[in-house]
Amino acid sequence: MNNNFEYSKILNTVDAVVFTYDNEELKILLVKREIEPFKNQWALPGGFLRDNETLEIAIKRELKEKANIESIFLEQLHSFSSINRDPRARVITTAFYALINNSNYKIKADADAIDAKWFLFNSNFKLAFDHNLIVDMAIKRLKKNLEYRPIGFELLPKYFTISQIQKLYEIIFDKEVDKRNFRKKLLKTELIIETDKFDKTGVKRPARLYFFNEDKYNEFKKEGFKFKII
Amino acid sequence: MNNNFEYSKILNTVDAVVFTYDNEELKILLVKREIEPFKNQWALPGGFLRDNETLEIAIKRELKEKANIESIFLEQLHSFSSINRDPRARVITTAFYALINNSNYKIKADADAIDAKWFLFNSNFKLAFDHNLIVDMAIKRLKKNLEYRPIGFELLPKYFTISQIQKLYEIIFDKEVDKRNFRKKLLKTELIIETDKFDKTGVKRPARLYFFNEDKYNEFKKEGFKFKII
DNA sequence: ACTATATAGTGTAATGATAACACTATATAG
DNA sequence: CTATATAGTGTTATCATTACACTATATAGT
Repeated sequence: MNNNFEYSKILNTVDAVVFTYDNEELKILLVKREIEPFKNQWALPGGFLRDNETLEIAIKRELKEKANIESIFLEQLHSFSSINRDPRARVITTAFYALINNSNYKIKADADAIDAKWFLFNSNFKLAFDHNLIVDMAIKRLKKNLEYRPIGFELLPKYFTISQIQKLYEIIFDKEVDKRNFRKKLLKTELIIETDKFDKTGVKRPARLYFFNEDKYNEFKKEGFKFKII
Repeated sequence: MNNNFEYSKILNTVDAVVFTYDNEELKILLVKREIEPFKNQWALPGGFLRDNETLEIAIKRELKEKANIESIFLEQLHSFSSINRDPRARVITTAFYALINNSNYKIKADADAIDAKWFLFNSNFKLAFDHNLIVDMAIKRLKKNLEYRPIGFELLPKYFTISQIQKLYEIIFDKEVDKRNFRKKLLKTELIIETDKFDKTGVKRPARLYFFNEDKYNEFKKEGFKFKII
């Protein structure tokens, strides 16, 4: 047992799998590493935990620094601790998964990241460290969560059409859904509220805009989400 | 950022919330601390991560050392990182939750733990560190998981009666379930296999013994558990 | 102005799942 | 041999899910 309360050889980092939905595509935020190891390779945004930070605060700071991202849906995913996952030292990373509702954040580079970009979630990117493993687990978790929790709204803009959210589910679950049944089910939950505005960006008949019913969401949170969205 | 690849002031531990089901009661394994801090208080079994161990290997070692527990159902729960959760130093713990199928393991004490005992899961124990927080999260996770995953069998002996498993669910979800409907639903999943043996320990009519259908379980794992047990 | 077109939006019937409900069967204890 | 506690069983009503095809409407092109 480690009884040395001064120092440890084990270092702690945080990393995040940040999803967004843009242009009818599910995307993941990656940053290009500017330093060794894995210099110039793409990796998840993240970095070392500081002495005075919780894991949650650290990942928020990293996302702010690396991608100018603030106030997003963020949950712990898993802590990865394989012995040799970092060639420099013994490093344990706690991975988060995050959802943001558009890709309009001004992604900026910092010391570590010379570049940050959105990648299609199912592209064959080969990432630094064990980050492919982390992404795989995040996608699994996202799917599992979306089935029973109405967190899909986190990925959508404030006002959205029913077609948009249906498309989002179809992409993530990789299956087509009946339009009438999806609408019925979604409207019955009362999780979305109708507006009298319409989305006129489409080329044909404009679709009605809705927004997310947070009160209803909080009710469901208490009851434990006894419904299935898809 | 921490660029010192020699040492960190942040230490890593692992802790486990081990559940079992015994005598129609859901119980949690706790150990009494033999050393400061929180000497003589009850705490979750766990300890420091060693340099050459993953988190998973460390918690298995700790459970073996502290409670002579091996080969159980074990999943990561969450990493807890509040700054002052350990008065000695900055310590991050990765908590696991575990299920074992009886309480007959010979619990033994080691250097850290002078005593280890099973406590009713809903008793008002006041634990060392932030371990009450960890237990609360584990119970929530257990409930959420039991709803959609047939992990309840991990808590039962190899051969069990349908009444036993029903009782288990009733205790964990704290609600009564219709006997006929529960049986129908459970048998339809084909997750249990009938034997021609009967449980004669009861005082009245013996109940048929069943065992868990692992093949079916593995099938479901692939498909993603599209059913609800309770 | 009219037409073509792409997408929005709507209802009903069949099927399957869940929930509600009460009695019989049987081994043991006395 | 009787009383008793627990095991074990089916049917109906309700609710949820699925399958399925047409009308509505704003825009673009003529």
